[in-house]
Amino acid sequence: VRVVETASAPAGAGTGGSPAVPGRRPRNARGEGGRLAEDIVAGALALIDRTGSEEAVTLRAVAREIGIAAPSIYAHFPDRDAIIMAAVLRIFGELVDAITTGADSAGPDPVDRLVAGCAAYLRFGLAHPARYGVLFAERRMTARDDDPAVPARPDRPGSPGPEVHEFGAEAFAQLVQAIRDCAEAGVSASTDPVADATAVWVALHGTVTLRTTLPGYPWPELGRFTRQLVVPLARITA
Amino acid sequence: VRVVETASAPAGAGTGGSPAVPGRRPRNARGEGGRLAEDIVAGALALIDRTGSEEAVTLRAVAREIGIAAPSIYAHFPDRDAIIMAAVLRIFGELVDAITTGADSAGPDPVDRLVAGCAAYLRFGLAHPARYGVLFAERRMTARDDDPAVPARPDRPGSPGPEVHEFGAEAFAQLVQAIRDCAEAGVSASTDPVADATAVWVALHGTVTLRTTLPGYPWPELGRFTRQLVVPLARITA
DNA sequence: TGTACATCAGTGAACGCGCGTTCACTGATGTAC
DNA sequence: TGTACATCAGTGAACGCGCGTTCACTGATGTAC
Repeated sequence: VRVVETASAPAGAGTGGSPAVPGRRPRNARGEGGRLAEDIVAGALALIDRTGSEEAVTLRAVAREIGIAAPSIYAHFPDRDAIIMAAVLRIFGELVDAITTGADSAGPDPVDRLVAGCAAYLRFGLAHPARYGVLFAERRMTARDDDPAVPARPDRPGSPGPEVHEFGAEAFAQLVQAIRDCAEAGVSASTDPVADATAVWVALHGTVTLRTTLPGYPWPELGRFTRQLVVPLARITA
Repeated sequence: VRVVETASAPAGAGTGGSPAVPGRRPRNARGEGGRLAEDIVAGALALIDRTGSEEAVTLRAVAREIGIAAPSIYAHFPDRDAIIMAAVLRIFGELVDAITTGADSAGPDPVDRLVAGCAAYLRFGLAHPARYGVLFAERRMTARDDDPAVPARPDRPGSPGPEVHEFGAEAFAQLVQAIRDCAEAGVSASTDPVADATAVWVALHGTVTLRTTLPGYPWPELGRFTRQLVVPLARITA
């Protein structure tokens, strides 16, 4: 199969507005140029989902995906990393929502809420392994700056932006609070909810990443496994 | 800094044998051509360590690294993936050795041995984050084969080779046995060492990957954290 | 009501790069006769 | 003891590719006068 440079069948082609050339996205009306920014992020997410890694999110691939010319991206994002960051923020929002929804779907019992939130975390990670992987992909490693084998990053340091930390902190704070609620209700022996939340978090993160990497391993049923991790690590006593 | 195609200062240049052209590796004696294969893997590992990801392991980068011409690699490895696989096997061997050495450095007490083995696992992962990351990097995701955005893999399926599974199984079996030893000594309430070993493993894996990804987080001291994870998950009672 | 103009939302061609891979080759070293 | 030859251990140039990025541009749409 030969892959041609121009998009052959972008998502959403044909819906709304009879594009002059098939496969080309109709241009936005004046003043609505910002919509393309959303489409670019959506295209990046689609590529991440389909290919399983953020490597595939190249400017040209995104442009093909949504039916525009590659240089059109520069009007909305300064470079590839900015697209990835926008995608990461969107995914973090989805994860936080999933956890909140999961916890709220449980009753008032604090242990149920804690376990439900953790189960929601795992379900999100396992349902969207590629998106989850991008969240915690090392943005660029701790390498010596003078190493010619490491392409220089002109402005951005190795760490994710502050917004990402905010989102991560929000999700983590939910977990800490859930453990604290258990302790205050007398059903957890935790005396250091932050430390115990850290332990729970690494276990959840390890579960998502290992299950994704080794799908052939005979993993136990998710609900049971969630309890197996969370109950002891959160020092649940009841 | 301009990067020129020819190697400028490969590791090991100048040691042993006055190469005609500086930066060029002296050729192996007849019958010892296999030594280049080892050098290629060593070069790949050096690139992984320096750059933090296996992405940097391109045929040309490896060739530059060890001072040979890129096509020379084909005499020893059919393609890039074969080099990565050889590196993965080597790293797995190092990890298994580290765990064994760690456990053996503890006394005869089964809990001490279990914790020491787990601590050795964490120490290895944190001391060599890039190598550890390559071990568990998704070799290529579960993506639809007909997706043009996913480059086709002609022969190899998405999963790692059988040798990798063997090594992983060996390391995992060590962990299962350590928990079983604790149970038989009456210091663990585990009735399903495999399930509990799985729980411990995901926690260890999550610790290595999260600590690597988020080095700025105030992680607790390693020894204490190891016990915090392993003792409850392995159902240690004593 | 015209019309010149500014702005918006992009396009298409081209550049230089590193990449995997191929091809024909080179030069040293061992071996058969 | 020679010498022709096979083999080994590579090299150097070239290909086509996708990539990020630049440049000058196009054509529709709103706005000032």
